[in-house]
Amino acid sequence: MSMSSHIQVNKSDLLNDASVEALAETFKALGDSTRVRILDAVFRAELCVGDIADLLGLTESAVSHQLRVLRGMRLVRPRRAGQQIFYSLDDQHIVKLFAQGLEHVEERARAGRG
Amino acid sequence: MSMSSHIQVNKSDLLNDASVEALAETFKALGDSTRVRILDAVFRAELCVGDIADLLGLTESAVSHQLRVLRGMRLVRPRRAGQQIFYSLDDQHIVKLFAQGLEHVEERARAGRG
DNA sequence: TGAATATGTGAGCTCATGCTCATATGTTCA
DNA sequence: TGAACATATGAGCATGAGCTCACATATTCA
Repeated sequence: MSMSSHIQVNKSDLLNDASVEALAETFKALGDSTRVRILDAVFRAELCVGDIADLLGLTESAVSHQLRVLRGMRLVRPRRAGQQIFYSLDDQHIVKLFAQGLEHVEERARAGRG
Repeated sequence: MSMSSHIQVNKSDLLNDASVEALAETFKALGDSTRVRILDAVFRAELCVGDIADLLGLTESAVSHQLRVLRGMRLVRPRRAGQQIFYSLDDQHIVKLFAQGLEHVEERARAGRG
């Protein structure tokens, strides 16, 4: 048990619980390599479930399950066209999130070498 | 099994495996409410383990375990000062990631109501 | 309408993850 | 050095998450 206490931050300064949860949920949705691949794919072009599955070498069921997660977090948006449903990124924030994430990854790689 | 194939994206266009994994790992580290809270706290001020635990109402062990994850992803940086170890955000990308994440969350909340 | 196609979903299995508890490591100071 | 304090770590447990498989739903078109 620590007895230190240099507390210069008050609990009321912190993010509220709802924002913390929402933020964590969003990042959690992005925190899986299959979902990252799907998002990367639909960023390049609007794609239907079967095409995503083919492109990434996954079953359509697996893709559908993951798209459900991504839809739930409004990271992708579906558009029905006949029997098929085409998916695209829901908004541009995701692109920026990805870009920021990649910047961190590259920064990390540099620091790792340096 | 889908027979569609409107494939307008080639596998070689996609992010390479290493980047996908690194990106997913980074987001995964951000995808937990405890770690979000810790990052939010050390963003406000450089804090030692005991203070983080007090501030967030967690055991020091739990905090230490999570800091290990965050250190591993270079999201926080330790600085020893006597018996204590103070943590701060490792770089500014994390701040931007958080900001982008919050923007998405707010966008999502708006869309949810609208 | 009914067969064919495309996607969605639930159950169940396996593996990952976050916590607690006990203990180890590291640092200060008498 | 050794006691006290601060942090780290490993084992073990309970829960969560992603996949497969079977099946349900939805759309087209002959």
